[in-house]
Amino acid sequence: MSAFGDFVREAREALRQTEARFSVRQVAARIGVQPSYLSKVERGDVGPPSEATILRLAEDLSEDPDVMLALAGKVSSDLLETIRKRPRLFADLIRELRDMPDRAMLRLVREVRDGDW
Amino acid sequence: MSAFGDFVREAREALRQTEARFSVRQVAARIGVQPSYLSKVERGDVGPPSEATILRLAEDLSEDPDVMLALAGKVSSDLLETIRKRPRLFADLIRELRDMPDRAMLRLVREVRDGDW
DNA sequence: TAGAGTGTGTACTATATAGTATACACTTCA
DNA sequence: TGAAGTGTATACTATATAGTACACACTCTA
Repeated sequence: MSAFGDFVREAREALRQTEARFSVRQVAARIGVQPSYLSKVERGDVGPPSEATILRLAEDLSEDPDVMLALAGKVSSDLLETIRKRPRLFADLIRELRDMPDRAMLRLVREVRDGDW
Repeated sequence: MSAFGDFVREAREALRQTEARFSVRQVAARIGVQPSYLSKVERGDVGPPSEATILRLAEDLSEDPDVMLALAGKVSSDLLETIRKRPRLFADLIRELRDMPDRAMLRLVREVRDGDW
């Protein structure tokens, strides 16, 4: 039971219902890996791919890259870089937000985006 | 020129001025690594240690663990876990805050901590 | 002046990561 | 009925990570 593998398989199979180009082989060819490897990834036979491969896969399947990275146990490297530039501020903020309900976070995100911060 | 190594060396040497227990050998013994390894880390001869080792080192040198992890190109795994639980919300928020000046972020952190979010 | 403590050079290693390459059995369809 | 396409099993690999183990030369100091 691999959360990432299951997600990929379901997303791909769903697309495959209407478009033949979403076979294991064709997706693998487009994202630049061997079909046997993608097959193993989907069945959780091996760990999730690298960030770069996940991003190509997300693009091909029209899925959210941050969500797919999260399912793979990773966090986008551009976010990591942002955090690393101001570690204390971001560490404090993220720990503060850890137990905050979704709706409050959503409000915060909107306020930051719209407000005159 | 290793940012992490230089930081460790300077912090340790500073402490060593007044306390003999901050030699390479004694610090290495306390944090559970070989002295030759700590020496190489300080001179940037090898990459930075693992998160667990960095945390023990930060503790021993009384330095901020998040800052030391950042210098090592890492982000604390507890923050990663928090982000991975709500990838879209945190990804949006962090990207929104990327170019925000320090003082604004500081204000935001305080407001989140004190306010009725 | 011997012994304890100092930093460091050299050689090696176990485990994880992120895959490749090839071959196989099965299905579809022209 | 044979060619093309499908998913998958098996075996292998290159590179990075995160160190260990040991020996060496130097410096204090009792």
